[in-house]
Amino acid sequence: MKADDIVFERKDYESGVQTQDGMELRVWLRLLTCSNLLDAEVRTRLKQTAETTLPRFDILAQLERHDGPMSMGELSKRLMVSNGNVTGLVDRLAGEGMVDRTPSPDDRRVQRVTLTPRGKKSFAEMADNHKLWVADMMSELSAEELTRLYDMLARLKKSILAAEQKNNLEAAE
Amino acid sequence: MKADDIVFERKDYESGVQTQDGMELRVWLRLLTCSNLLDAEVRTRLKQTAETTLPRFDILAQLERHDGPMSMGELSKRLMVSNGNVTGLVDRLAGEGMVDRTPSPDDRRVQRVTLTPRGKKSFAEMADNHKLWVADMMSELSAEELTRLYDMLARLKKSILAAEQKNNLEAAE
DNA sequence: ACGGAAAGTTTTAGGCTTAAAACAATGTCA
DNA sequence: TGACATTGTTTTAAGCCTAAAACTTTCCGT
Repeated sequence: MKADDIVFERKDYESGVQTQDGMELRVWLRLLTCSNLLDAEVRTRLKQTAETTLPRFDILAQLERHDGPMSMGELSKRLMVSNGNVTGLVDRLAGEGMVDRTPSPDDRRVQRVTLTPRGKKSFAEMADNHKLWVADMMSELSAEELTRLYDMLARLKKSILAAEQKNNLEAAE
Repeated sequence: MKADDIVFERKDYESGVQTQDGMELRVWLRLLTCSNLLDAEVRTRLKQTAETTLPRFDILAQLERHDGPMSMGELSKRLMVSNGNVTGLVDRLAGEGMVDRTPSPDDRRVQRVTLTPRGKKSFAEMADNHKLWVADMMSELSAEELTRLYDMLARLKKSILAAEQKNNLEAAE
């Protein structure tokens, strides 16, 4: 499902496509390629410009959007990752001085996580850059093309969710 | 950049989109959502039906396609992952009896990795299923829609690669 | 033939991820 | 009030991933 005879510089899942493979498989592989290219580029630039990672950026983004402190559980739910995952990420961000984590006075089980001024400032820069990077990587597409792609992806998303739904029902029988 | 006020069952990066966000960002997030949904579903089913993981499946796929044994380095190049990564994956696959790994008689540095009969059989089943799953998740899209999506993704891929190219040149100055 | 460069692989250190177990604090109900 | 369930979090064990160091073997020029 991946590279074949040629050595590539970056992930390109399409190189292993066989002529008899169905269109669905081709679409999947091309989608995967695009997604990985974008993802890898964002990660690379985040590392180069801000010495940080995408998961940490996501935590900061969530805190920035939220008014007031968030608990570990809230972060976990909003980012849709496990609790243990959030623990580690917040540990590192706290170590870098990007966030504060203090036990809540109301309920000693919960941790109140907040952006520090430094975290706020750092995030603002990253977010601006991030928007530019993404726009840059799509700069060859016209507004009309972007819209068309957006719409097709909506169709795909709907189809995937419908298939999941269907399979979950079947599995529940 | 991710979930906002609602609790979701699965990753849906689009929920945090702001009205002032650009179209590029929206496309990126929707692409990410689709890619993650597909990816997660394939991983889940692979785990349920074959007790295995996507990276291991990828190794088997590569061995299946290749005629004769492959070295660790070849696998690493074709899958575009690090050498150390391949070491671990092949370790586990060998432990499961899916592959054989023996030092090459010609060059004692290189390891010759081959599919065992069991690995071959196991992979064939997985590959068949895999194709069905992907087709199932795209079953709501017509052939014409799939083609349109495929073409738009080609445009996007080209744009991303051009942007990378441009930035690499700038960075080299 | 010998010594250093090159090639193939593994190891190491570190980060991200999950599921499940463990722990701590709170809530509830008889 | 005292047991027990619930809730919020951390820890643990395991897999995946990378970059860089270490190791082994081979290659090559003198």
